Amino acid sequence: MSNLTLEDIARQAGVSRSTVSRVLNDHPNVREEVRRRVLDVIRQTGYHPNAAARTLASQRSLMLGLVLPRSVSSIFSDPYFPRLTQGIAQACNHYNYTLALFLVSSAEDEAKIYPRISRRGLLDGILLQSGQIGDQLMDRLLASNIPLVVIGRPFNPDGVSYIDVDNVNAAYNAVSHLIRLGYQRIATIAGPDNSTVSIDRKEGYARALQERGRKIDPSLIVEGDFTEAGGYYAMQSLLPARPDAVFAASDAMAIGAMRAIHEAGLRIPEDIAVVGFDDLPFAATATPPLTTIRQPIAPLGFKAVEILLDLIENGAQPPRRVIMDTELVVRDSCGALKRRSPG
Amino acid sequence: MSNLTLEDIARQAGVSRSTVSRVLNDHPNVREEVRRRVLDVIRQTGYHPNAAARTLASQRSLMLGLVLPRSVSSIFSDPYFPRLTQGIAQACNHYNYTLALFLVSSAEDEAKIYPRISRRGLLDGILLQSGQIGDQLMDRLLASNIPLVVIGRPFNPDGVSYIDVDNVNAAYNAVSHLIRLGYQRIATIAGPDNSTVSIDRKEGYARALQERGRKIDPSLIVEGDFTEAGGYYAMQSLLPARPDAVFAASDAMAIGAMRAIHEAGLRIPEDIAVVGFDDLPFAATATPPLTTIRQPIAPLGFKAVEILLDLIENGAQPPRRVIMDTELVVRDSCGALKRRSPG
DNA sequence: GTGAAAGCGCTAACAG
DNA sequence: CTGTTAGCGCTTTCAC
Repeated sequence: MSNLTLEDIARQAGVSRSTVSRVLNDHPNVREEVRRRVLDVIRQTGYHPNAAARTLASQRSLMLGLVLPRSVSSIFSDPYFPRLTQGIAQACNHYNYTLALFLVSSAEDEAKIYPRISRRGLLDGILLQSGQIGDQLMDRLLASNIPLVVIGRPFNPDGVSYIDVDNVNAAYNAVSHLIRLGYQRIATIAGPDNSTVSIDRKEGYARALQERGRKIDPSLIVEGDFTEAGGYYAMQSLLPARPDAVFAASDAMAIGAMRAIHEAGLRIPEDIAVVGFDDLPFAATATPPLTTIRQPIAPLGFKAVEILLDLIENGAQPPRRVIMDTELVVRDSCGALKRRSPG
Repeated sequence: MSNLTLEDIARQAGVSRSTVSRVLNDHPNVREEVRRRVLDVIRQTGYHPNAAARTLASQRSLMLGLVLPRSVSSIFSDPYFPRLTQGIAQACNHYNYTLALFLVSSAEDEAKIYPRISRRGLLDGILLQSGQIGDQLMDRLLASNIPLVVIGRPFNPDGVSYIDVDNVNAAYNAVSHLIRLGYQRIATIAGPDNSTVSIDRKEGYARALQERGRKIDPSLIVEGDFTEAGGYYAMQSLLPARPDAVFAASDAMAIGAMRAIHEAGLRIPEDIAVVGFDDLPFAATATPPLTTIRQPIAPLGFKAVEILLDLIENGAQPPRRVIMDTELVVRDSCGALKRRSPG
């Protein structure tokens, strides 16, 4: 591998450093013949410019940071994180940025990470997966003035640019679908109350019921932790209330709920209909196949990068907000394919 | 956020740049009182050294790259990637390195990525997920002399440092377990033949049979693509050969196989026993719970980083090799908990 | 134990 | 269109 510098290339091509730099950065004002000569030398020598030197001189690192806090890195069992990362990585490739990944999996990490990511000369901007209430890191990052895009609605969104899925509407649509199918006692297995995702999905549930003049029955609302096991126990505690349908705030919980329903000797959807949220791969092959909400996770990651680049180029004011639509995927577990009823 | 430089800190602390630098880098030869004074100024001002300048001057970026090629990034449906990444990220945090992530999801990406990662001044070393036959990127990286650790046994391991799970032994143990349980017609759903993982697992299967004096029956060997659907179709094509047990080279394929078995009206494990590979979260809650091989994926990622750091510190020769052990997790699908038979 | 000075390799005015 | 000249902010000899 070469340890060549701009200087070497310049000498070999018989031009000055500046000219080589111009060629490298696609600046105009270089005679075509000279440009070609320089490119030839670069190709022959296998020269690559030094990233650190470039960053230092230009004050741009062409690097973005993705910060995933503990709450997320523990949800490794669901493909949300990989999908999101994939979308983000694709966008980085597309726009010629490098992606730095920060997984905050312990309190110790958290202390170490802030100084690292706030170091100047390392990152041009940061993507932060949030949605947790009382996110200290977000506040510090915001205060540090580094371009920041939060993924997931922050609890306090003042002045922060963020992107999120329309969770309220998604849940609203799922529950409305169940109402249209004629279910009378529609329960929900919500997520933990300390995340905006859970709050929003629960609100969509409530809104759908209220708009149809239904009362919210607290005995039909139970909290899970987004896991299969959580859904299983939540469903068990829900059974005495005799729901005829249940909207789970995640597919994992929906699958757990289905397990509990089957174990209780009940049928899906005849006795209890189930709707999930996420459209994980196994939703389609569950027994019965799960009706659920599909989120555009990778596109969301891609878009997050585009917002961040916009912030970097054009300043952080005003804050940008993007809310992405979801899609209801109807399969067997909601009973739509078996029964009909008045809308 | 501060735009302070070393110079500023030096002035405020009444010392020279060099001294501040020494404090920052924990060098000896600084009077305790001075050190404290400097640290105070740093704390009060919220100063963070500029990463690019540091890298340029010291020729170390304290950054590692993780490259995941297409073949892997498409396997996003299984938690291998997140777990591996988690282990790697933890090690990076632990050793105060930053992790750069490169997802190569298209041929276009591949072309763009090599110049980027081989740029000097960006990465101190690279982790490459491989195991694909004919990995061009690996050869180029190897030739570029940048410290490199390959994750997964490379097809041609000459001169390359790598870390892998002991796939041969793992498969050997799984199949030996089935043999001990008395099964006579043990089939396997192997992975695609272009990866060393598949080759190794298939070899473990064959070795276990041969050591017990059994013949390898080609009609009991079928190839899948590591996905649920692949396992489903593979199992269907296996049924006419009337196996009484099947070893699937991944849990996803095992689940697909179970679906095919159930659809054929057969029972697990009474009619056909099933053993998987991976111990994914859903293995434990499958019906019946899946006997499988658990791999230490996060620890493997962690260890990979340690090897890479060793390479960076002490040179790449001789190549380091680490093979990690796996564990057979016995559940219901193999029948061990129901039937007994002579070992 | 501390400071002065020389770079690390590049970009970006500014001349010409 | 091209070359000259300053830095970017830090580390690291080398003196003292």
